[in-house]
Amino acid sequence: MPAVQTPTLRDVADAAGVHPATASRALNPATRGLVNAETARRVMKVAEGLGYRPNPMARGLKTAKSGTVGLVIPDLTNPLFPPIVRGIEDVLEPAGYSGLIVNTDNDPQREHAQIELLRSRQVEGLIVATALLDHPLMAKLQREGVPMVMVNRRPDGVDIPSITPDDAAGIEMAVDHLADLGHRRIGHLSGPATTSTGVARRRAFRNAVRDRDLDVDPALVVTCEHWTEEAGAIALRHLLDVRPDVTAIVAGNDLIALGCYDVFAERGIDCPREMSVVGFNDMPFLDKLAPPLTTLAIPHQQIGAEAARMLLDAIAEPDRAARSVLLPLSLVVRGSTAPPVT
Amino acid sequence: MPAVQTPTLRDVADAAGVHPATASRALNPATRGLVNAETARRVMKVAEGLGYRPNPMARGLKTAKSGTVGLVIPDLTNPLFPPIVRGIEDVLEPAGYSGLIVNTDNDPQREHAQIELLRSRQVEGLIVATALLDHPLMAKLQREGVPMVMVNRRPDGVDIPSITPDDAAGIEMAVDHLADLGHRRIGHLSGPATTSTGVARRRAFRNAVRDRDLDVDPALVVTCEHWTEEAGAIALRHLLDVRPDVTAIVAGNDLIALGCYDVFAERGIDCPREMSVVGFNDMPFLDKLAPPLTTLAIPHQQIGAEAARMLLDAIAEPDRAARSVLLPLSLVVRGSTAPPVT
DNA sequence: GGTCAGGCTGCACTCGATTGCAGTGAGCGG
DNA sequence: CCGCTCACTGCAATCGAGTGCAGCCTGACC
Repeated sequence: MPAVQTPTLRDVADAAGVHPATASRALNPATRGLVNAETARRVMKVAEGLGYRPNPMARGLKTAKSGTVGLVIPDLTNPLFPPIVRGIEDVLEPAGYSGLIVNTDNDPQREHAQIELLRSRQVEGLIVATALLDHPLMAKLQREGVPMVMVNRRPDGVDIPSITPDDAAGIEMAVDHLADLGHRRIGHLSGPATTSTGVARRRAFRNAVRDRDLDVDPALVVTCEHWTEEAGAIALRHLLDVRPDVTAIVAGNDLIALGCYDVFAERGIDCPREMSVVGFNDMPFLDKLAPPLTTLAIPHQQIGAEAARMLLDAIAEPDRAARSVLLPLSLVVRGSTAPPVT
Repeated sequence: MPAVQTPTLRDVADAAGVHPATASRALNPATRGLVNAETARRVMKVAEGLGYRPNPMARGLKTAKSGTVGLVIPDLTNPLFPPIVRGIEDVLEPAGYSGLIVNTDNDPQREHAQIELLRSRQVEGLIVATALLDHPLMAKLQREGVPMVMVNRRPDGVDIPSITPDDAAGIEMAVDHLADLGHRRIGHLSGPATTSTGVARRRAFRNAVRDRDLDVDPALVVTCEHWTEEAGAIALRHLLDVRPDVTAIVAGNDLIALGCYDVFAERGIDCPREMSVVGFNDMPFLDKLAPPLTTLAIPHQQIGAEAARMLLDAIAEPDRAARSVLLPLSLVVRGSTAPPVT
């Protein structure tokens, strides 16, 4: 408990010799026009002098607005999310909002509980970065009119605005790059079939190899159980067993690509001489790997910022149509890709 | 705005046929003894049935408790912090608290503003991970009775509880490891002199080399301007200019060590054959570097969890004496350290 | 049967800010 | 000189929950 009681609106009013109601109006830019300009100035000066800060709870109680939004992410520890969160906060803060972060660990049970927790904290909207493909909870929240924006993953069917990287374009860039280097037998280690990104990237890969007349053997596409190094390693081992002649890999994301590195070490495969790899996400410090990983850079901070802006819009005008945005990404060519040995 | 108005205490009371006051008492475990057990049960059942959630704002308004604590960190994007935050949240959540994260970017101005923002949001306490050595603001908050815990950095002079890794012990482990390998001329690229960690680690390094009768030339210790790769690279270039005979480096943290890798590449130095490096922090994916970085692993999540526990204690009993905790860390030996060429 | 104690419950006010409505006074036109 | 308008300000209720106090009712005891 602070030694000095923080001043209340009543204190300001008393000190300025006006009624609390007048002080309230003077301090709120929206209602300031209702009070005499001179009075308003005086009140504001007094408030400044006393270091007055409106109590957000009292205000929220009356206005039914909390000035907070919920950020639902699988796990903050995943290096993917901090930049997104940062981008979100950077937009939220100047708007007078704060973000409440919860981690779901991709557990639907936990996700449900966490979202309940956020709602009980009266968040005004949700930015959701978890996204299993099938998502009845999202649909329900949507129906209840909770403003929502999804980032990074795109829900199927449900009409929720989302900000996602343009996965298809990214995969095309990766395939183009490898094809240009001369690769013909390119494998894809796709993300879990339960995630929208996993599915979207796999589809994009299939289209890309078809369009470029490369090897379209379905065996070249292996689905990982999870977005992890371990799952990536397992998938690659499987792929190598079936198609040992593959010369390049498009990994579903960077972690899966890292799993490939483990298999390379394990089997004595020389990357990039014998095998090229492209990752997806451009996690930090990939340039320090051996070899530095070629990958697709996603503008994470921009994604977060854009999502926050959209959510604020949705909160302000709940009835506006849902709009979704695809953000362009860029291929960062490093040392893990090279022409195939001929 | 949810289509279905969330039920209020009054709704529960009406549905249960009691006065709101009674309902309030029945729902609050602390006052439940005041109401008839049967009535209490009925009220609770009705509340459950309606899906009643107390409005935290109304409650907070009355009780002057927000159920939130502020997390002040320099930059969430720094891989050091997400695990700490995660550890904090994991403790806070079951206790019914939530964390409000702000990023200061190590800018005192911004830090001040952000802390003001947190206070205006009525946080009940602060977990502070920024820490320039000289910190009048902390002292002021301390005097005002704001419950506070510092993580990772330790304030000088001010009597604030803190949770920090045992930097001195860590540095000793690093120096021991290098000395055991046979190194005699070990350099230290220390963190900024304005940070408590920078200073503590440098002091520990000086003591360690002295105690082990290694080369104590002050020129072997170079201070970096920032905790960054660039600053690390600059410092190493400087060190190599002055003492080209150095065979091992203890870096102030992993980023500084990464800066060393850049210089190695630039000057064609073979690590670890010609030069060993030890980092500090064990950031993610260091094992994927070339060579994998030997470093000191800090139990970040534990630090966060411990800090959160301490803060909750401090909130519950504001008058308890400040207590500080040093957490042990462990040396992770990887490929960046080897015996010197003789 | 009367009295008193004690267990429950309800009343009413409070937290701090917002806001519809009423009232005051000045200024102006008729 | 009267009345009306308009700008401004004050009053009081409100948001939802918590809590001191008073009162009721029941049961026990004399």
